[in-house]
Amino acid sequence: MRISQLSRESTVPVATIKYYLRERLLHEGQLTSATQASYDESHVRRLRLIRALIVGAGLSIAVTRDLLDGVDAPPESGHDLLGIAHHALIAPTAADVDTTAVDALLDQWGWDTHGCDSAAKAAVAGAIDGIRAAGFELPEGMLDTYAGAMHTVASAEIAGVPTDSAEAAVHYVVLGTVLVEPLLLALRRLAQQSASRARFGAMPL
Amino acid sequence: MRISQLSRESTVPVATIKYYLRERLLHEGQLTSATQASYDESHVRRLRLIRALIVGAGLSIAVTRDLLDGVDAPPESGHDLLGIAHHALIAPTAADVDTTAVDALLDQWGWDTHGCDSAAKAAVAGAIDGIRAAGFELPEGMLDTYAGAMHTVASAEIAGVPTDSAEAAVHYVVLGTVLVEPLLLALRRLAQQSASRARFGAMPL
DNA sequence: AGTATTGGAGAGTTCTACTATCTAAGTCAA
DNA sequence: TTGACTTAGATAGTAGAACTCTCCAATACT
Repeated sequence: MRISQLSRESTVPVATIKYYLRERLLHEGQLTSATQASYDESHVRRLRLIRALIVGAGLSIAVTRDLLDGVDAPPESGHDLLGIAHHALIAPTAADVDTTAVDALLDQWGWDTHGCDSAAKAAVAGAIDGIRAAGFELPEGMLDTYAGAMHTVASAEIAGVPTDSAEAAVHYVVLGTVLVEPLLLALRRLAQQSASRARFGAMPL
Repeated sequence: MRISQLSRESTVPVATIKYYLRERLLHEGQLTSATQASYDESHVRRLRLIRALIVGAGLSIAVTRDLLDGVDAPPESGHDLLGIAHHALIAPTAADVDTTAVDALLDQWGWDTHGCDSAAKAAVAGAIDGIRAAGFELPEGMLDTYAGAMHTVASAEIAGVPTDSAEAAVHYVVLGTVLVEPLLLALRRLAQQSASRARFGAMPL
């Protein structure tokens, strides 16, 4: 199919498709002449994925490219699946964040400290710092509640990683990490509303 | 104190403070003359909060203003606390999203369907749609796992709402909702790394 | 008296994610 | 074969967001 039909099938404007081609988010079509290229189903799928990442998950073009590069690249070792997603996603935090407090928390929760890279720990430390800097105090034990809930989530997710093919595993881990984030936050808000009604009664319409 | 010292104490440039004043994120100082105003501790605290919301939680100026307006306003009814945070946070989704599937899920989970506004339901429906549109399939039962974890989180949060003063309650709910989001996501990633190491062994450094 | 700072307003900058225009080279229907 | 339409590829332009800079008259310190 030609670019105009690709645009129709994906509901992405032609100019935007060209932009994604330039930005190397979308692989080029098969050139059939100097001014003609043909695109196929793989381009439609890819465009849907790109839009889900940019519009749905709110990623930038640059982060999206990093992520897609990771999904496309043949995973050499197979065990740094998460690295692909996490390195692209975790904001480049200044490494000067003190993560010893986080290490202590991980110990306390029984998490594998050595299995976690420092950037991820710095992200947690930064999030806690941000909360404190805002003048907000987490209630006693709340951090443990959060950790427990996220442990439950992550365990189920990792348990579900397909092992039949490396491609499937990367696809599952990388996309699952980022695409599910909006869902989790939306579910939390919904659960808050439900719990709030249970405790306080009436709720806004 | 004058604006230059406020800038020093908050590490926010003078020009940016002036910008926040123009955007009504920060309340004005007490004018002592035509070209002099004095700022106090409340301005320092407020600036820290603003930065936490914008830099930490990644909110836009407009959303931050809505949120702060909500925190500042005297809560008239006391029971639509969440509305203040959620209406500002939940992206204005096109109301054409079909939420009947979400209603069914809420029933299944035993959540109070009537205590949840349709925008929040639409956000969940939209998140699920986005995942599906990306060509990603949630493993069997994973949605229930997510719901359960978020129910645990939300219940603990709502249980901790202070009831001594309406101001404290609004502060807790509105800021807790948004400031904790980065923490939850960071914890999930850390938990994924820990669980991944437990299942697959080695991990990236 | 003279240097520095401030409030306030407006203009300018940078970045991101598109969107539009243009040209030469095709394609296709009559 | 003619003429309208489409396309690839390059370049330039746009809109919005979040600052950042410049200016000026009016103080404030020294």
